[in-house]
This record gives sequence, structure tokens and C-alpha cells, in this order.
Amino acid sequence: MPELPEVETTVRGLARFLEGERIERVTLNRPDLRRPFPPDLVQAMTGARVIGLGRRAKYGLIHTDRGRSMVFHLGMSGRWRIDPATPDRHDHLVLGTQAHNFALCDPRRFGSVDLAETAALDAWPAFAALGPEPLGDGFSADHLRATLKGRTQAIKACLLDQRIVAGLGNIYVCEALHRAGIDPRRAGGKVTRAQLAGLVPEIREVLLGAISDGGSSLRDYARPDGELGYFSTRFAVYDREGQPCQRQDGGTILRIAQGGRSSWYCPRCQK
DNA sequence: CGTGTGCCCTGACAGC
DNA sequence: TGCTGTCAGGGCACAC
Repeated sequence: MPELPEVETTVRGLARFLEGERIERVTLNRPDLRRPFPPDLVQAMTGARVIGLGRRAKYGLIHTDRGRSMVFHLGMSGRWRIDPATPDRHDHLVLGTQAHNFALCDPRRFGSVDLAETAALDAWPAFAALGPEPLGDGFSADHLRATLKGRTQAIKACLLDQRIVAGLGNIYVCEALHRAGIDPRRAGGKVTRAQLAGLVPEIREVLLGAISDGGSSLRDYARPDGELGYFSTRFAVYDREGQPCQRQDGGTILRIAQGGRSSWYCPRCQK
């Protein structure tokens, strides 16, 4: 499930236990996820102290006192398990501090783990072309207007493009377009100025609401076998095909395919 | 350049 | 109770 709010919640949950701690053990249970683990991953992380955690788009960052950061991506099915009571066959990497174990579990293995120089993270290949953070200052209606200008691609696909805005995935794009009353099929360049002005705060609010939901579930992570990365949020359109839209005068939620992925929307609210 | 397609992988679920 | 097909929250390589 991991989109920006889930990664943010995961990072906050990890920070609670990892910040300031020394990594004493690094265990790899297979050589790769989406791509091979860095050849020096174990050496680079063993004995390093975690001086902070962060997030960029859907990537989590574990900063060490060696000037390097471990960059993880949860893909479609990744999550961190804290002090798992029983091992899972998909616990592919385990970090150990004096007090805890942190298992990166990812059945589909669409995730990744990399090492990067902390001071040069902005120039790290996967980050160099990323658009602004949707919760940051660089994200605005003006930015969207400039980057969407002339684009014929559907707004749904544009918002999934991490070069335009970094961190949105299928769920929150569907939810934000519904809240902003924009038809997901509308060409990016044809979304009106007024619609873009409404879209920006809707994106922010739907993300902040989900982070808040995740934060309240963080309480549970204090218990053994806590799992980071998944929490329940109620969605207005996502995975609700055939159900009534809850807005006043709303219609029946439709599901269509766009670029090989599903989009859910209300044909009466979204124009 | 912008745009569209297919694939990586396992698991859950529906229908027979 | 199996089987089979479909779909899943992401990102990237590739073709045009």
C-alpha cells in the first residue's frame, strides 16, 4: 500500500526506535529485492549510528554518522516489522540494534534498498528528477499549471508522474481528484486554473488526513511484533466501484482502466 | 521530448 | 478441495 502517508508513518515509527541507536547487526536473507542489495551494504551499516530518519517522495531515509544514508522503497507490498515474534519468509533484510530487530518484509519484492551519500541525496539518480513534495513549499497551483501546460496525458497519469509531484500513488490521486471535482480522464493541460487552485489544497488535506490516521495507529507499534506500513483509512472512491458517492447529489462510483491501472471516480461530481 | 505498453513478483480472492 | 484467472498501493525499460 505504501504511498507518501504510509512511508511517512513508517519513517516516524522507525525513528522512535532507531534514532540515536547503533546498528549492531545487518542480516541479508537473499541477495536482492527489485535489484541487488549494494555490495557494501552490510559493511556500511554494521556499527553505524543512526543520526536521523527522513522521507523523500515514497522513499524512506536512514541517515548514519558515516555520511551515508540507507534509502529504502517499500514497493507495493513492503513493510517494516519491529521485533517480529516469528520470522516471515519475506523478511529479506534485518537490522539489529542493542534492543530491537527491524525486519524489512516485502513479499512481492518490488521494493529496494540503496546507499547514498547523505550530503548529495538531492543529486542521487532516483531523486534528481523528482518533482516537489506535495506537502512542501514548492508545490502550488502555479507549479502545476506550468508543468501540465500542453499535456494531453490524462490528469490521473500526470499526478502519478513523480517528476510532476513526488509521492502520490493510485489511491491518493483518485481521492484528491474526487475531492477537487476533476474527471481523471481530463487532459492535464485542460484542467482549469480554478480546478488546479482547488486541487493543491485537496491533495495536501487528503495526505495530511492519512498521515494523521497513520499517526494514531502508531501507538500500536510500541508493542512487540509491531508492523509499520499499513493502516486503515476510509476512502471516498478508491476500491468503491458501484457504491454511492457520499457527496450531495453524488452518483455511483465507476471504475475505469487508465494506463493499465484502475481509477475510481464519481461521474456526477468530477468534470 | 511526450506518451503508451509491458514486465518484475507473490498473495488474495472470485468463480467454477 | 483444488484449480484458474484476475487484480493489487510502484517504477522502470523500451518503442514509437
